[in-house]
Amino acid sequence: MGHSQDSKRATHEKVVATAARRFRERGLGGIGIADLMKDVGLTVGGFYKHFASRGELVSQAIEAMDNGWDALFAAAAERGQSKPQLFDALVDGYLATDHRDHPEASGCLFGALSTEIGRSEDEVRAAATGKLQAMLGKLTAVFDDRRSPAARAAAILTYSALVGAISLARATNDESLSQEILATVAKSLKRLLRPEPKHG
Amino acid sequence: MGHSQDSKRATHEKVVATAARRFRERGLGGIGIADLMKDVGLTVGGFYKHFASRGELVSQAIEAMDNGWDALFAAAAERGQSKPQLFDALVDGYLATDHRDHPEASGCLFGALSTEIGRSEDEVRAAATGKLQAMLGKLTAVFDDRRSPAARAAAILTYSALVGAISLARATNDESLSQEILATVAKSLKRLLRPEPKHG
DNA sequence: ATTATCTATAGATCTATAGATAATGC
DNA sequence: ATTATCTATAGATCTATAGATAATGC
Repeated sequence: MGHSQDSKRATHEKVVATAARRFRERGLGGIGIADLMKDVGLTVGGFYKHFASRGELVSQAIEAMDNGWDALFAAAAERGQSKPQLFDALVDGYLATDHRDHPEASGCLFGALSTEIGRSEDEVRAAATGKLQAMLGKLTAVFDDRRSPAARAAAILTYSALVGAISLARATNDESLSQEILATVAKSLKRLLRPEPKHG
Repeated sequence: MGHSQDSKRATHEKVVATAARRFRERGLGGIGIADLMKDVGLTVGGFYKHFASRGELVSQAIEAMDNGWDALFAAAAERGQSKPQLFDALVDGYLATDHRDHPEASGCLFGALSTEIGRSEDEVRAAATGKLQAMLGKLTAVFDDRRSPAARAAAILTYSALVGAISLARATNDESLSQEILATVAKSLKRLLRPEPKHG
């Protein structure tokens, strides 16, 4: 039994990370506190030394959800990819069958949880707002370094279409319809919204 | 206490209609069977004479959810509206603040429930698939009577963007961001995807 | 002395069923 | 006789807390 400040911090992070996985996999109400602590290798009693309430855990888990875009941005920077190439990578990665089937593994929090977040308490929606603004900011930069209104609009439409498409692709049990949605939205976004290569 | 076949049918429909409202308002797990029956004016014990399980109720409630598009199509036909006008009415109606704030009142089932449906049992996702195909079919006809591949693609992109936009607009607690999403996606869809008026 | 974690449980759910009651419908 | 609805409850959750235990950290 570890009880140090360091081990407490490690426990806290492990609980949040496990919750971030499980919530995306099963929904915000899909795992109870006892089962979650068990997954981490602990028991239920210690939970409230870490969180004032279940809602606080949900908020922190949302803040900890990484949709994998940072990795794509970093890879693009490293490889010297152009904006259009990065845009394609973002769209294709988001609308991949692998992302559809594994929301828990660095899957987008809105694709996995948007409708439940919409009905959650203010604290949770505030955490989601931070993530949403961050994601729109990154995406806006893909369209235009100067972040013009047109770039912002393109980012908002792109992100809405991505979130809607993966949500619908998961909501149907018809595999061919699901694939049609993913492929069609990827192709259409690339045709209509792919940014122009830089001049010079 | 009514016990006739007719009154049973009326009860059944009332339970399904009430569930369709409550599920969109509070989520698929947001109301229990006892509370639902109470809302209808009955008690919990009769529920299982109507449904084999809770899941069966969820499926039937999804089938009963009407997103109000039929009314818009009928109004367009009556008023002799053109395809572009109907498209604008569909987009603006969907992305209206009123729709965002009242999912229970003829609100779109995917905008309200998509991420929860995606984690539901097959029976529920099958019911959702029927609604999705029907909606895509209607929307495709707005782009092209002959239902070309391009029209189908436009319908899928439009619907994905609508569902994503309203889901995100509800997920944030930042009113100005929420309004920005609704207005931006409406404007962008109309600019990029509004169908051409018929020639002749 | 403090506290991170443990075991155990109170109290509030929720789904589903059992058995009683009172109406329908042959 | 059948059955739609009722009251009541079994059994399985789930959140949160109480009190014990064993480690940290002054």
